Amino acid sequence: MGRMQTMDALGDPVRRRIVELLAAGTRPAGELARSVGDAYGISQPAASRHLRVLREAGIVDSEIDGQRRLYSLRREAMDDVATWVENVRAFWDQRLDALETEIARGNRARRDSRTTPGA
Amino acid sequence: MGRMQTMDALGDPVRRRIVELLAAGTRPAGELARSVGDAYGISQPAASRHLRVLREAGIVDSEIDGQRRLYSLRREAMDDVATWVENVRAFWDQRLDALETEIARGNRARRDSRTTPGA
DNA sequence: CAGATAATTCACCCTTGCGTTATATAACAA
DNA sequence: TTGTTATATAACGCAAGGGTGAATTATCTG
Repeated sequence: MGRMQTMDALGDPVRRRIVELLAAGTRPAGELARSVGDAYGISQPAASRHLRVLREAGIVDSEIDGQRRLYSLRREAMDDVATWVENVRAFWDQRLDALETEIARGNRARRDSRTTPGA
Repeated sequence: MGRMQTMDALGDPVRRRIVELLAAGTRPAGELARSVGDAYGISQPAASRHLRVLREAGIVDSEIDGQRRLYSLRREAMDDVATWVENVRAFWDQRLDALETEIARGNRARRDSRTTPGA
């Protein structure tokens, strides 16, 4: 079901926070590091490492801009997650539908057996 | 942004597989353990541990049925993930919209400065 | 060139997470 | 009761992940 190193990488609150920040637009690494640094009490190198993981998972892109790195969200990454969830949901709903028809069938059967001079 | 121990727990391929299996309907622990055991080469206790994590994250429910445990997917868990993704996407799209109007504004300004006897 | 700034990488520590085997608990079957 | 099946828990080892400070690379500034 899809390319899921995406969800592997998103199984970390710091990285999810970075994604949330990037949802608002492209940001330099330093700003991201400060944000999550403040929020989670981690150092700048730690944040940089998280950025690397996100990069390698194809969740973000980075672009050089002078002496800084601009990070941006890759839309497709979010699509991956959405697709996975939608598939799970679809299966689940289909199961529920099947259950309903099953129940309906059961009701019909029960009704019939009552109406029919069987018992 | 929401209750996200959900995504923490889903940052593991075995657990995602279990969720996928449960999407098709309620299943006893043993069957799940066999499935992911075969697929990932892990033991029954290992699978049981994964089920525990999913349970504690509120992703699955378990119900006793004689000597077995029936596991089922909690729909709301999938909603959590979907909501998170949708929020990120919404922010992102909104940013794109803003960018577009910005570009439009820029074009207008450029056009005007050409038309206007300014330079 | 000599700083200063931005970011990454390195070397290392330490905790957490996942795996294993062995054991416990509980329900069913004989 | 004894045995078997289903599942969970315990105890423990090991690898991975995430954190840190120090060092490296690269760009900008005076």
